[in-house]
Amino acid sequence: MSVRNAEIAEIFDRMADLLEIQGANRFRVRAYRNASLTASGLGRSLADMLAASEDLSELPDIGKDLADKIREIVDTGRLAALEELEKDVPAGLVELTRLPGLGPKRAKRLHESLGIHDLEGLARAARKHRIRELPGFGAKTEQRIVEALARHNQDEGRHKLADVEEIAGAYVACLEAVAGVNRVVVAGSYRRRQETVGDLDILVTCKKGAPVMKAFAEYDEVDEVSSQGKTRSTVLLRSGLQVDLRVVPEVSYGAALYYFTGSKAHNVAVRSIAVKKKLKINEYGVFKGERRVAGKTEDELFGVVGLRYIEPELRENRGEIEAAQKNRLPRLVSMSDIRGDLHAHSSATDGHHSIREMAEAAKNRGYAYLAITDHSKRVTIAHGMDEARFRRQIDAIDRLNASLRGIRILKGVEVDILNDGSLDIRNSVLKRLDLVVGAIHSGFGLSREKQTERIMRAMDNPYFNILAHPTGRLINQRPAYEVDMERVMRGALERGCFLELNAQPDRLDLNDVHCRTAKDLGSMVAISTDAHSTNDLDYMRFGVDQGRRGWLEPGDVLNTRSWRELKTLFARR
DNA sequence: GCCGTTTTCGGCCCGACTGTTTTCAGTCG
Repeated sequence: MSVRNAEIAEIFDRMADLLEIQGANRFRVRAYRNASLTASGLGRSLADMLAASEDLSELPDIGKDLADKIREIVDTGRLAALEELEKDVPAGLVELTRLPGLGPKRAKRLHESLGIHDLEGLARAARKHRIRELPGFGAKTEQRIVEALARHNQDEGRHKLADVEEIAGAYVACLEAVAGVNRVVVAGSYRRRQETVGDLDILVTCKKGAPVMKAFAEYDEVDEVSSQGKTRSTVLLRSGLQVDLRVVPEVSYGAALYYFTGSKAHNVAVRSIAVKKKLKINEYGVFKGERRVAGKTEDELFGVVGLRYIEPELRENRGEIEAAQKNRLPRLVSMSDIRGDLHAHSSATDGHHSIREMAEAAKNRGYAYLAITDHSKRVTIAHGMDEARFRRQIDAIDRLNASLRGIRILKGVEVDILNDGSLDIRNSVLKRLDLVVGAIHSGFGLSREKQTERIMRAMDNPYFNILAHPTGRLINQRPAYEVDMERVMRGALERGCFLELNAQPDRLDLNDVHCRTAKDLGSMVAISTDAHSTNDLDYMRFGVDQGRRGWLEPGDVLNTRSWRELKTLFARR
């Protein structure tokens, strides 16, 4: 049973949490956090790297000590240092620091002065008004803790990007209508197009901040104003989403946009490059002593620290800064590169529109082809089709293609991968299709080994082309099933198969790190919408965004190719 | 705990807001 990177990342994060409460050197705490990010953002399995005798201390932010600790975790599944720390610091204190307004220092003081070691104890102490008596605390702090505790239970966590888009659009429109406002732009993880957004960061440029602040706090959807200052305010919306507003003068636009786009790890790394050049970067600009040397645009800012412009989707401190220094940044795929969609459904199974309607919609989006990949019989709930129905659909699409201009319908299937790895439709029918998309819709609970084998067996079928939504996860709803993704990718590469990046906003499966791994291995990815209606075809941009986060270039994406090229790629030898 | 085109030791990003304070610590992003 090999330890996954995510588990190692979690252990390091936990080390950081506990060390912070203990009052350890903050740079030591940061070292653990950075190492956690390295582990979770790494495309390859640390356990595999160790098995191959690779030197982990060559990885960024991993030195000798942490390399040894990774080895310990991989060998034993535990970390003695963490267990020692857990003896000193009650686990519940970490929960306390998750409450807004409570950090490590206050959690520690609550523990030492009042013996509080979890949320329940905190609630009891607050009810008895014992918190306000502590030095550094007061009645207001106590009240905020009570409110935070009440809210904590209904905390929804991170919000899906597509959901946040609707909220953001309306809020931005409201702020744009305020007199004197120049620009309103959403920064943060939203601009980096992360699959989920924790809170929304809105940046405004204007001369006078007060009217914007007022409009921001009085917006219809605001449930509570958490803080309000001259240049910065925070509110909580009824939807549970926190929104931060920052107002800066126009001359600081680029620096502020850069700063509030993050990520934090990226910003910190670039700032330290600036420090070495005797420059200071803050949200108002880049400064040499008192003199502003850049800041009106992001381009300017990157220029003075000696970097090429880095696209927001790449700003995660996962090698983009080194690439920018060496002028080796990828030319990221964009919507204009996309020439078709390789996974869509029609009303023949669980789609809402006819094949012709879907084809017309694809043509309207400028595509050259659209694959109709309806479900196979196993998926009864979606009216999956048997061999006879597929034969009839193949003939129907041939006739449609003869009458349509400017769009080609590809004959496909989303065939179920059965538990033993066989496919739900006979080869005699698969061979007549333009492409075969295979997917897992059941048997999510198999062991990692069995699930991986199952997919490998499926890909052994000579007609298999693309593995749809390869991990089966649904964001905020269902975790990925256990599978050795690196092995699946290598297996696909050896067999001439491909993996899908499913663009549905609640799937986005492959994730960004998987895409990066696929690219590094030399495996092309299909960005597909899995559309069940004509409107769903517009999900493509979410897939493209995710692919960009995974460093994908047009050459890495299957559906930037013409059908003629794809035909060659799909004909496995 | 990491890291090195100043360095193997001594650095490690920067500012706004709040509440409890009489000048600042804690928290957050």
